[in-house]
Amino acid sequence: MPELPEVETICRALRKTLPGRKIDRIRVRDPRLRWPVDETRLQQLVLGQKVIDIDRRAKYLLIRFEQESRLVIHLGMSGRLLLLTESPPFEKHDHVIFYLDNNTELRFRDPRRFGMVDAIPPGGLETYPRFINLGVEPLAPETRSEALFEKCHNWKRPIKNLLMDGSFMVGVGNIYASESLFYAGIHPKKASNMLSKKDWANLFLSIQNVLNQAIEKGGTTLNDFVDSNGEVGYFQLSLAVYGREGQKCRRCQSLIERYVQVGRSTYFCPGCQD
DNA sequence: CGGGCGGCCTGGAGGC
DNA sequence: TGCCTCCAGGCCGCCC
Repeated sequence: MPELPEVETICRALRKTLPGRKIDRIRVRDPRLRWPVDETRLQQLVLGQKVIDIDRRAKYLLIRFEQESRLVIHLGMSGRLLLLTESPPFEKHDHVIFYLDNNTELRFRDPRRFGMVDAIPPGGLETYPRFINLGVEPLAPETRSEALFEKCHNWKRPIKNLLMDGSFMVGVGNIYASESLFYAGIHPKKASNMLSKKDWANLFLSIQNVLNQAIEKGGTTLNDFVDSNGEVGYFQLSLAVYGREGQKCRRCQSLIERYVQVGRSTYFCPGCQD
């Protein structure tokens, strides 16, 4: 379940490997992802291109090429990227393969096919449909908690809904939403307009801390986040509330509770959050 | 028209 | 053991 920290860690791992490499061949074994893979578009915009750099926007990986076209990859919830020096037999869910000019390959594997692979033409980044409505980046230095407070101080939406709304803020999925709210001592159902400027400062700091700690952990858990099979994967984090229903809160010993909010499991500590 | 929610997809877990 | 149901998740798009 890659959230922002996993994607950021994968981005950093790819940044060490891919720049300078040229895409020699692209093979689409199964185009049926979240959106059908447009192979023609991939071949036109990516084939033969040399990688310059890797960026991240929300949970999208952006591989930028010399001619300013870009490869966009979203891992969905089960997507993985494999950097392979050999070419082991394909597995069932190896959907798209990028062969590089140094006899290595980048494989996109995604059992649940919630991910996506696409290409953006030069100059097309600002108008790319998936990016138009994206909210602020929680880890960008220009993002200020005061601005978040101003934007939603008269909204009645529950704060967890807001945190998970990608048009408000990107990268905070179900797990980190619960975790951040725990550390900020705020109940997931609390209406946004009930959060003071100080609450927002506290919450924003909690979000950043949770994300940054996960990124730090990602950098150390696996060797450069690429394991011996060449797999760029995910890591386990130490979770305070998520998945801990019925267990004791490590801070106040209350029992962690779970309920469904907007169709998603939500965990909180009744002693620490109100 | 903002926002809640269904559906996409598959594997793994749990029940019988 | 095998089958069936449920759940997980990000995100689009439907619809209230």
